[in-house]
This record gives sequence, C-alpha cells and structure tokens, in this order.
Amino acid sequence: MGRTAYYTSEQFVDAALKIAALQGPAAVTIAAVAGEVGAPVGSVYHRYLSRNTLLAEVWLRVISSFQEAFLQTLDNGDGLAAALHTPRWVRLHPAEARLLLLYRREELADGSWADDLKEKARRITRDLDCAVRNYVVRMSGKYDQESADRAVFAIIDVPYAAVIRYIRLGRKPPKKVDDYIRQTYSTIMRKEK
Amino acid sequence: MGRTAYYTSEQFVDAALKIAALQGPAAVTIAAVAGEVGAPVGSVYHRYLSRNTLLAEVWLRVISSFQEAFLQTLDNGDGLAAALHTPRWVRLHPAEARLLLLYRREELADGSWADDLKEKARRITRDLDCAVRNYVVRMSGKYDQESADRAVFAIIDVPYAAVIRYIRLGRKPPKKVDDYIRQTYSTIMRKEK
DNA sequence: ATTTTATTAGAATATATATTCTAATAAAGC
DNA sequence: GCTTTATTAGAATATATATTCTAATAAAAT
Repeated sequence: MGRTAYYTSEQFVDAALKIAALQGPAAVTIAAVAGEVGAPVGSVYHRYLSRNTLLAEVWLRVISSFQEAFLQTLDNGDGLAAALHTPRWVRLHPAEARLLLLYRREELADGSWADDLKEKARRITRDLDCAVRNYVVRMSGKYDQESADRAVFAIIDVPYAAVIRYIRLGRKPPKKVDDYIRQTYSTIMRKEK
Repeated sequence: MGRTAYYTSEQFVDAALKIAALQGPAAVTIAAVAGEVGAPVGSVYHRYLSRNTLLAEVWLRVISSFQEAFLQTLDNGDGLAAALHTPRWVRLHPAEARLLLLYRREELADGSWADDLKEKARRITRDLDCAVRNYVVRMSGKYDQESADRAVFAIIDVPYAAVIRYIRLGRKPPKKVDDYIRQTYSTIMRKEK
C-alpha cells in the first residue's frame, strides 16, 4: 500500500559511488546525489537517515566486493593468488578501486555509524583477520605474530603499494606490477620455512 | 613602525600541523588554530590569505622535511639507504609522518594554490623525479622506464607500504619493517642487471 | 469510490565555519 | 609627545550544505 517508488536505495548508492569515485568524497552532497538520480533531496532522506549512512553503505558495498573474492582465494590456501587479486580487482573495477584505495574510510563516512553498519564493518575486519590467521596456520603448522606480519606485508601491503601509483594517475595497473608482487611474495614468504 | 607582533606565522603553522596530525585535516578550522595559539582569528588572516594557504604551507613544510634527507641519500647513490629513510624518518617525526602519509594532499589543501606555493610544490615533484632519474642512470648506465619503475617501487612504494599500517595504528614501525624493505629491495633491484 | 500511506516534491531551516570588517593598541621614528 | 601603521581583537557577514518540514501524489486495500 502507499505510492509505488520511483527511486530505489540502490540508485542513490550507485550515484554516490559514482560521484565519490569521480570527484572525491567531498563532492558527494545530498543535492548532487539527488541530482544525479533526478530525484528530490527528500527522497534521499526517505531512504537514508543521513549522508553519513549513505556513504557508509557505499563503503561497505565496495569493500565487500573486494574482499569476497580475496578471502575465497586465500581460503583456498593460495597466498600468491590472493596477493595478485588486488591488481586484478583494480583492473576490473576502476571506480570502486579509486574509492577504496584512494580515500580513507573516515574521509568517506566519519565515526558516527549506526549499530548495524558498525557490525557489518566489524565483521569485515574480523573475516580478514581470521582468513590471514588460517592461512598462516596452514602454511607453517602453527601461528605466530612474525609469520602473520610477513604474510600481511606480502599479500596485502605490497600489492596495495604496487597499485596505488596507477590509481592516482587514473590508469590501470600494467602487467609488470604482477611481476613485482610475485617476486616480493616469494622473497618474503621464503623466509617462512 | 607599527605595533610589534605577539604571534608569528610559524606559530600558526605549528598549531595547524599539530591539530591536523592529531585530529585530521577537517579539525583544522581557523578558530581551532587561533585557539591553539591563543590568538584572535584576525591574526591568522593577518598572516595567511586563507585556510587553504596556511595548510599548503603546512604540507610544504612537512614534505620538504621528508624529502631533504631522502634526496641527499639517493644522490649519494645508495638506493637501499634511501629506501630505509622512510621508516627512519617516520620514527623520528611521528606527527609529521601521520600528516604526510595518512592524508592526501588534496584533503589537506585543495586545488586553489597561489602561484608561489604551486611553484614550490612543482619543484618538490621535479626534484624527486630528477633524483630518481639520476639514480637509475648511475645504476644501469642508461635510462629506461622499466628500470625507473622498478626503482620507484623498491625505494618509494614498498617502504610506504611497510610503514603505513603502523602509522594507522599510531605506533612506530618496528625494526622488522626494515628487514622487509631490505629483502624486497634486493629482490627487485637484482633484476636490474 | 474511498481510504490509507509510502513516496515524491522541494521549500524552509539550522549549523558550521571561512572570511571580512571596524575599532582599539602599542611600539617605533620623528 | 605626536604620528604612523603593523598588529591585535573579536564581532559581523557570507556561504555552503545537511537536515527538517509541510504538502501533494498515486497506488493498493477495502
């Protein structure tokens, strides 16, 4: 019952994502989002409690998109493949990659998150920690901080470093970044044994 | 002639740097800067044309501090020492490091820079490019893009990656990040020859 | 057909903060 | 001592944008 909707929540998230990726988080005003969709600002607030909530939703969607395939690969026990997931995902999703890797989460959506969003964010962090832990245990038979730190460096930090320069330039990372990541991975993870 | 000054330009830059490093760029309001110094807002504007100009000055000071020692080391021809400059500088200057590595330049001070500041920024970029170029030529006898990209990855991008995690946690990077950087450096730069 | 209500519609409001403006001060030079 | 002017002082203004509010709509349920 009630009037049928012209605009969906998803449209507003799409619009916010597009604006944020193209022009940065500061350009994501409610008026801009509404304008992009062709809706009145009231309709944005009808779907979302606040700008912050909308942007939190954007961030959660993007990081989930990244993390899903990443965790799957890592859970298969293939650390190198997981490391190479970053450049692959960045090439496949250039707009999302800009958003996720160029800006801090706090620049997109600040501290005041609703409880359900906070919980989703916590789960994302937890899932990542957990996957890394499992991977390390599977690798070396036991868990220690030193091995975990090496793995995080080789599988997360280095791929990020290899890719961020090209994101800043607005280009897709060339094939050679995969080589850098591979070489670094085998050097760093070799010390493991 | 004229009344003698109670407050110096430097005090305002110091205050802005402190607030930005501690609470992020958004917390650097003119009122906050003035309050930190104990001055009226008018005195801030007496020294600086705008908030943006003040923050540009902050950014230039911090990046110059980083880059001076970095370039000196690289000009000596020691790439590994240059790569290790990043963790060392971060340990010595935690507040400056937060500011420089945690936030994008555009988040601190947006596009509308005065000509003299723009020129200073351009010089910083140019000096870095130039030093990398010289280093590559000295290494391999000639210059090619591939060698330059490898050097940038090993000397700039990887040290950044190794250190940023600890900056986010508000901790000093432990000694082992130096090991990661060393190992990566020798792997990546070995392919050079 | 009437009622109900989710939704559209966009004008009005609230708020934060950069910037401007006017006046008062105080040191230096004469 | 008087004049000049760089500087302090902080109140007033401008602006951008998030948020709220009131009214109009339209589809579904009865």
